[in-house]
Amino acid sequence: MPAPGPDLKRPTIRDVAALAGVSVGTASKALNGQGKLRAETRDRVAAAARELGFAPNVLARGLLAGRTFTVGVITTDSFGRFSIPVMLGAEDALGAGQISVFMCDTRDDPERERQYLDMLLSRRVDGLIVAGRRIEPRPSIGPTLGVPVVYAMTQSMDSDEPAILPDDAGGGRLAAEHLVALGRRRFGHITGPPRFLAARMRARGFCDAIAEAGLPFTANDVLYGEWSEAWGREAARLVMHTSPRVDAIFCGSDQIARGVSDTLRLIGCRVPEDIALVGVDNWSPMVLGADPPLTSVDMCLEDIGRVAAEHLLLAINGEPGHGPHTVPCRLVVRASTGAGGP
Amino acid sequence: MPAPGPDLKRPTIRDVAALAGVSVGTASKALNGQGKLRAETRDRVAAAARELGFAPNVLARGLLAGRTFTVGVITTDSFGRFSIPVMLGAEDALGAGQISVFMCDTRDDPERERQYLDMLLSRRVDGLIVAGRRIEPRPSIGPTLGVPVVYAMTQSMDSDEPAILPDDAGGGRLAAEHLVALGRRRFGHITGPPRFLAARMRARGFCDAIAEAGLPFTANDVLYGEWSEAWGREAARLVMHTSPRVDAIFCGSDQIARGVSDTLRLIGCRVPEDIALVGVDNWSPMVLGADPPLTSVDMCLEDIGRVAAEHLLLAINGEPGHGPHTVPCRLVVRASTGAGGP
DNA sequence: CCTTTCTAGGAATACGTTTTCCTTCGTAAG
DNA sequence: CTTACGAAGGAAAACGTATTCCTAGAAAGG
Repeated sequence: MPAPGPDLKRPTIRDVAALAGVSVGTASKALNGQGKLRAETRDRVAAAARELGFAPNVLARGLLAGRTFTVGVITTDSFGRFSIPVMLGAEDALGAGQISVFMCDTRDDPERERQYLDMLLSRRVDGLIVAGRRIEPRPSIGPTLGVPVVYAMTQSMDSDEPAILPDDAGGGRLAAEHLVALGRRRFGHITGPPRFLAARMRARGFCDAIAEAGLPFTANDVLYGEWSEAWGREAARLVMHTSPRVDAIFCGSDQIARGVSDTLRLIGCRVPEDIALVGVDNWSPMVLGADPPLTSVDMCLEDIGRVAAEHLLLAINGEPGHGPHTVPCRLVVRASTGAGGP
Repeated sequence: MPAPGPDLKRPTIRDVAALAGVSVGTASKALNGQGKLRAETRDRVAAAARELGFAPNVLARGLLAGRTFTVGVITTDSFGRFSIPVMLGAEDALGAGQISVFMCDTRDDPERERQYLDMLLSRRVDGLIVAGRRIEPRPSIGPTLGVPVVYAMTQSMDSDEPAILPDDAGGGRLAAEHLVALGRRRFGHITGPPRFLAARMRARGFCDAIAEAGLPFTANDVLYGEWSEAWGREAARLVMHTSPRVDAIFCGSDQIARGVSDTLRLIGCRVPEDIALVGVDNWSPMVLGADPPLTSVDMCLEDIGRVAAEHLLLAINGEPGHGPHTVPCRLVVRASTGAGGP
């Protein structure tokens, strides 16, 4: 067996205490501002710690405190487009509280999920965030784990567990209100498969807002398909064929919008002059790469992560949350709904 | 199924030992397959552990072993398109060795980097992976940290530290050889800014391979610009204007290729019949969303992460690596260079 | 001068494991 | 019947820190 490297032993509080000429207990108190010590002693210990480059061993501290100041984030999304911003937001909110994050990617495999869960529990994480790429309820990760759990971008079938979700209906509403305000009157909505709750919610919000404005567009007019550019291209032809006078299209994703935009240009339809286009996701490479750049509904995934982390911190401190909680979306306006129009 | 139930305290090995009627030392040996014990005793302890849902406290174990079985991954890429696959690969290779990963995103801020570094060191990680989004040498994260470090998708200015890098020149070569084999003879290369080492390396590999095939294309013919679709659109017009007989274009990224593809279609140029198109990154939403789907050079970022992790494991076991090490690319052929041609 | 009251700091304990050393017991060899 | 030996398992130390309790000495009060 190979020897364990150039063993640069990190200094312990024992070394600090020895250098400062005090006991370990005293050194600990000095470094943590506890107990009754002379200022001179405190300074001496601090100087010794600095000289040795001492950093307390978080394991030892955690062992004693019964807390590890770590949380686990379990995602089914392969660190994909949805869970990444969520994680970023969560890490942000947790890092500020000196909490570190174990990130685990289950790749949608329940066996891997169980394995990671065991691992996190034996590492004694203080809490757990379960992130997903779909908002549909999923089987609970474990009803009585002994640590608080918050779901983000997904929810537990056991509806009592706290979950932070995007406001998909609100996003659809936002798009509709924007288009109505621009003076558009004849709408289309091209979106993903109807089995996706998010697709149905966005459609509902969109329809409701248009109905409230007294304009015509019903749930029957929604075109459900795939979350792909190809579907966007195909559906655009469909729309232009069946309702040639349409002047605004709301797409369920930026990718679909991208496909729609492509087809519109090919058939000589101008964006935004003839048709205003709104996507969902505000996914930079898509919205900025498109020509013209796309107006898009931003789900504020980072906020979802941040809010989830805040709820988790509360739960860790003994104030558990309950049930689902939505985070509002935000509309980012770009040239695809810019000046100009009928 | 381990169900700790309502008793909030997780069971310790002490509880297991008591239930099995043995001492803690014996329980430990039984669970770890150490020492000399009767098979009956081993079974009894195992049964007790199962009944209580016991999972050993990794902190306590680590404290004793002087290892934490954790590593830190520090990225400057905001968990972006480049570092994600790298992390995924690293997590994969490390998870198999029962090692968990602390992921940290510095957002390119040296101050945050220092902070995360301190955090990781006080958590006593066994090693460190530093990931980036550019392969250019960066300042060393710390020459004498006391823990092994491996750079992935970036390298240290102190050239002795181990770094795992993509073979950008090889990627360019791969594209050239593919196009030459298809019978193409007049080439274009549209890529990102020349200050990017990756852009220069890919261009060099591309030029070299074409020269070796006895065909005309020199470093002077390379069009440097931005990593954007807009640049792709612009450059395509440029190429078609200055060298209208070109029959193959290699793009430095899928986004650029996407822009090129758009323009070619608009000016009535068919892909791949008139012009074969190759991108770099093999980034799904881009290559699959394009029409036709793009042939692309895959940098195998997951492999880079995996190899980095393997090197790190070796270093942790006392066999440190040295200097840079490249991982080969892979060409994924799709319709944009498919059947058909001049 | 003797007792009480602070004060500064030391000693010990606990956290949950693993590992090393030691004890006990049964059995076989002399 | 002793002695030696192997098997099975117990007791204790160790990891690094925070905390609780305790003590030595000094200051203060009588």
